Amino acid sequence: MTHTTGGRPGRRLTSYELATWRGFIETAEQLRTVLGGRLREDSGLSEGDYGVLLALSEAEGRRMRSSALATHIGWERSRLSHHLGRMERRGLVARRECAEDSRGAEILATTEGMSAFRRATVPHLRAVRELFLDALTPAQLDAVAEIVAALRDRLPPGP
Amino acid sequence: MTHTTGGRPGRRLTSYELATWRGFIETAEQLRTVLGGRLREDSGLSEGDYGVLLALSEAEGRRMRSSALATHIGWERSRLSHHLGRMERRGLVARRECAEDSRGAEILATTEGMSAFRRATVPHLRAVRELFLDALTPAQLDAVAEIVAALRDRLPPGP
DNA sequence: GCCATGTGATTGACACGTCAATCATGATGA
DNA sequence: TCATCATGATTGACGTGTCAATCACATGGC
Repeated sequence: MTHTTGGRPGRRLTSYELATWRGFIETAEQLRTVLGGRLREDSGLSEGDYGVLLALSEAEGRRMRSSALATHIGWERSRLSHHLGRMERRGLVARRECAEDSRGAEILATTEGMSAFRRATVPHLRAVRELFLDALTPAQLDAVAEIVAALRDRLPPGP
Repeated sequence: MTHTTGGRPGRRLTSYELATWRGFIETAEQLRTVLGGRLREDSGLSEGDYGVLLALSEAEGRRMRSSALATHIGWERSRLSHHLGRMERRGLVARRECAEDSRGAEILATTEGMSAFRRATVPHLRAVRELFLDALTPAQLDAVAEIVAALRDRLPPGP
């Protein structure tokens, strides 16, 4: 069942290797797109919105320092800042000055933001089950976990 | 080694399932980002540019109908149109009117475009080997191929 | 106290992607 | 022929993401 001819470090890629790579990256991208579309239909939230609101919903008092939020969801700060601007315009989050450090900002989810998040979460998790978990056998799911761990080891540390 | 408790259709996601899902989607995203950054450094091309030039480089006479190109690389037409506009401005491709159908456009890679593509290709494939293929055992690579096939079966057909 | 330096966060410019609308041309049928 | 509809492609508006620059405030050394 193994199509590779063993380790081939530094060699030209076989078409099998190339196709597997492309398949991996394209399938992940398509999954993101489809899930994102459903999320949008169900709740009007984007994947980014969902991630931000998820983090805030799990935080003490539904509020978090902007930098902590960025670290928590693994985003660059400028990305978060732009995104929060858009979410604020839509009334999903609010910014407050930070008491301890006047440079800082506290982000908090609005009632409307939490409501949209709750509306999103069940269908979103259902879609993850349907398109990802249900497509895989338990052994394949374990394989995904292993593979992800192996790939992460080679990846340079995040921002 | 199996962490799931067997098929759990319709149930709430376990934290293992959720973490595996998140790991999958985030790792793929990070791989794209890192590969994209290297590509940019090595050649000044984005991943999109690379895909377009790859398709053109393999086409008869380095030219292709816009719609054929879109289908070939799996992009929506408007996306391709915008992207070609940016590439044309940078001198990487050129648009010509199509002889057989005056509605159509022929896209062709310029000398400069092909030169950038050649500059990009070796380091790009090397990076794919380094960050993806070399990180996985042959059995894991086969597992990726299987998993990708299983996921694709559940995915709605493309644009 | 004051300045240099670091840190939290925002901004502007620009590339990328999607959606809906548009436009021109080809094909079809009364 | 001409009205209609389909098709190839582009456009505009807008959300998203990155990079480099900026701004305000904190902090530590003198």
